[in-house]
Amino acid sequence: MNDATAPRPRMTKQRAAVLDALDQGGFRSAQSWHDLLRHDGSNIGLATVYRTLQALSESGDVDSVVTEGGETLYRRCETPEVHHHHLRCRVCGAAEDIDIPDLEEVSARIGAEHGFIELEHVVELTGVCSSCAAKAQH
Amino acid sequence: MNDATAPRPRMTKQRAAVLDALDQGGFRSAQSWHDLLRHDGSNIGLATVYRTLQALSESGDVDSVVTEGGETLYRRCETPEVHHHHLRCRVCGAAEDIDIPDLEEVSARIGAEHGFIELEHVVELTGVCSSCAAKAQH
DNA sequence: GTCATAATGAGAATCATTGTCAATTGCGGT
DNA sequence: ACCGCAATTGACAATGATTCTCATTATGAC
Repeated sequence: MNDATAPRPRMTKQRAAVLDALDQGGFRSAQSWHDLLRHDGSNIGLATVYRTLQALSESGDVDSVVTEGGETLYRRCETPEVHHHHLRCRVCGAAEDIDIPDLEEVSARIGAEHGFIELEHVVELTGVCSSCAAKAQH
Repeated sequence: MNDATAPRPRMTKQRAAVLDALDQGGFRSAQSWHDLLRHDGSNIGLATVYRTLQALSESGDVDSVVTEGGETLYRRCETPEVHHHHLRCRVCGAAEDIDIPDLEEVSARIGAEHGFIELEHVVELTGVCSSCAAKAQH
């Protein structure tokens, strides 16, 4: 590895657009960010969104998680202090921010017990929200 | 939920072969298990391996984890029926079963507070294991 | 043994992601 | 402000993992 060859990213309008879109926060797939950008009037290409998100991920500016379906989700890296989780409806996709008490310290303790350092965790709660549950009553 | 519709899987030679192969232990991708089975003289199809592993995963007989590359790995579960999580090393990929006390009930409570039903959760703990941390000391 | 039907295998189809490559465009040097 | 060239882009082909399709096979109940 050579970090001496510090790659200098050019500030293209596409890169700026991605950074701007990321400000909306939340985890989204590359394809989802791409859709968002197109809706905002950009004509950015899908491959460029992938490349940009990957670059940002490697430089530590965005977090990425892999879902059970094998899809990679990206989100702008927030400050550790405001780390929180999401409760998402599997039917309509609505998501709410939630707080899981003690999770941070519990994960740190578990990691320590197994000799792991630099612990990170991804938690995704999903369910069916009340309105979707009501609609399912046929 | 309805366990009244308990589907009883047929014990085909393919299913038996997969169960037998799983006895070797360790996390492997579906394709890798398939290779293993073919090397053992089986002419089992790839789709069957996928189907069988998924069925076993749903019945709780095998664990599955998704790698950063989006590949799903399967391993026979030592403690079937008990939902648990994994602590995985980001460097070498080694995974261990862990238990996160109260997580089930905490997630159920949070879901209830938001009016969500049929709660499910995905928890992924990652870190750097002790041996990989030692190697990083150059 | 018979039979209904779940399970299988071969390959096509799908989905997310990556690679290709000619055209475009930051941006350092002038 | 202007040049020039390498980094970047976009359209689309290619890839790799997984799922689907459907004709054929074989399990398990009777």
